Amino acid sequence: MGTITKALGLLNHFSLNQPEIGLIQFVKLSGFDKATSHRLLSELAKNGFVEQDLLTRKYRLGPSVLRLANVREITFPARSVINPILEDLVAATGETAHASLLQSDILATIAHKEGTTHGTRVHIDPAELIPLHATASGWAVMAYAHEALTKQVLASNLKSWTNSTIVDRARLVNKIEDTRASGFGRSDQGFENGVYGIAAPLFDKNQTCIGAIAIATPTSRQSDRLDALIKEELAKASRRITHGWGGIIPTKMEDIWNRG
Amino acid sequence: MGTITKALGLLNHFSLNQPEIGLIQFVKLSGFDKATSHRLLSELAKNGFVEQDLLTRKYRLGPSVLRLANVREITFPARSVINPILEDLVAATGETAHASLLQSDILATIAHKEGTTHGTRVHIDPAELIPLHATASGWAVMAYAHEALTKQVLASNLKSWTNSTIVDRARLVNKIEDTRASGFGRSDQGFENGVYGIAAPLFDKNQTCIGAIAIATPTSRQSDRLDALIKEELAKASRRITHGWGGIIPTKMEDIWNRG
DNA sequence: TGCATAGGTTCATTATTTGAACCAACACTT
DNA sequence: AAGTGTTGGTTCAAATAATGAACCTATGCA
Repeated sequence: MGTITKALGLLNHFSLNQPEIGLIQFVKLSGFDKATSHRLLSELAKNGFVEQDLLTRKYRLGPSVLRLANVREITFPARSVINPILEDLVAATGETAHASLLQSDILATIAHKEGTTHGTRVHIDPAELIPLHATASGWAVMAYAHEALTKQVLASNLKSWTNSTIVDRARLVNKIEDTRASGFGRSDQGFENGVYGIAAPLFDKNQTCIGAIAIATPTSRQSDRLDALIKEELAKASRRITHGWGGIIPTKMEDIWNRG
Repeated sequence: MGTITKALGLLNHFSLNQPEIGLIQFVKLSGFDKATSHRLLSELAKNGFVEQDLLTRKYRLGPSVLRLANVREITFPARSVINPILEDLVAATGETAHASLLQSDILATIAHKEGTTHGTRVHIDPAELIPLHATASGWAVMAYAHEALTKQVLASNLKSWTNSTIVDRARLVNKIEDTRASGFGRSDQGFENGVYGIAAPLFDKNQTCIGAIAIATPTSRQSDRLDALIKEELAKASRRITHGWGGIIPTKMEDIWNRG
């Protein structure tokens, strides 16, 4: 593993529940030596990717990520396109929605909005990286992205997140084919117990699949009527988002959605 | 220079004018060998900090910065606090406003809004890192941050950006003292010709100065009346921002502002 | 006083990074 | 169709930077 990956990997330990992390905590979380962790953090801090509270000595994400995200948003709008559409999606379905972009062989959540349905609703940690093999979004992406991606995922070791996580490679291939045929990824508690998800792919200007938009619902509310509503809204949202950032939905994709 | 700093330094070459950069361009910009640049970019890409257009092979900022900025914003709101206040600042003054946070010994712009005054107005590239010794924001920060920061800047080599950039260390110390006495940094074309800036410091919960808010105006519009208006609005904005993210304005600071 | 925990540093050993040279693809000239 | 320039990417011995056990310091607490 390269030094850069080690350093950047430390940033993935920050989350909603753990926005500030001390040196020793990093040693435990990462498995790196204390001296190594300290040097990695110091170099990240020098570049503004983390900053240290002068009193508690704990580290948190630094101003560089804000600046770079701002630059990327201005030059390649993604969050600003997605957010209003997520609002509509939540308004139409009452359920939690989230959008994620492909980063190598994993999905990064870049926007989310929790459902309005009172009582139960799915809670999302936007810091969490989403595995491709265990989620509706992942299947949607693998179904429509380049074939090499699926091969890469099949060659990796498939971590089991719940009792329902698909770890068998043949079954996973089937799931992806089902997704390709139906136009939507649909997973039942494969990543988190009590949650089922439906997802649609998002495309860029080269008609390449680069991410997914998804709705997560408590299994208790599962029904064919809700499924139909969600799929309709997701297809609509995927078109709006894809076009919103200058992407193109492949005609094959439109054919499948319109056939349904 | 460590490998991590080399890799992260590549990200600073992205800007509004240059949102996509090819391998050879990176070699020219960074001075690193082609093989080295390629390896650094590959490792950044693996972690989602850059992504590559599959057709043009050019690199751009990746989804990781969006995800991490989102996490930081949710846990430590900064941009969401600053943006509405920047709007008010521009509405009140008609001039371009921007906010920046300290990252080691440089300032990172995290939000900006261009002025509404028709005709001339200052244009800002939010990708640009702002040097402490040459800007109103830098003086405001050095005047109120820990003394070690000023020492560090004085020990570095002071690059000249325009004919008016202060490069003489004694003069710089004077400028910082003036700033501390008046409560505002005020620079005349030290960073960009034809632009003068006024800046006020921002504080965190430990009463530590962590950034600045500034207004940039064309020198052609310079006047005592406009200066007075800008200072009043900046002090107001600094209080709102500082309190907005849970920070505390030191009483010394308030005394200076109220005395003016 | 003694013990535990935390952040941080040092320096010889070890492993990764480096870069000149190389290959391949494409575009434009002659 | 051969020549030239440009770009993206790869290889492997040599050079350099990363590593980690041991150490230091400060704080909290029985």
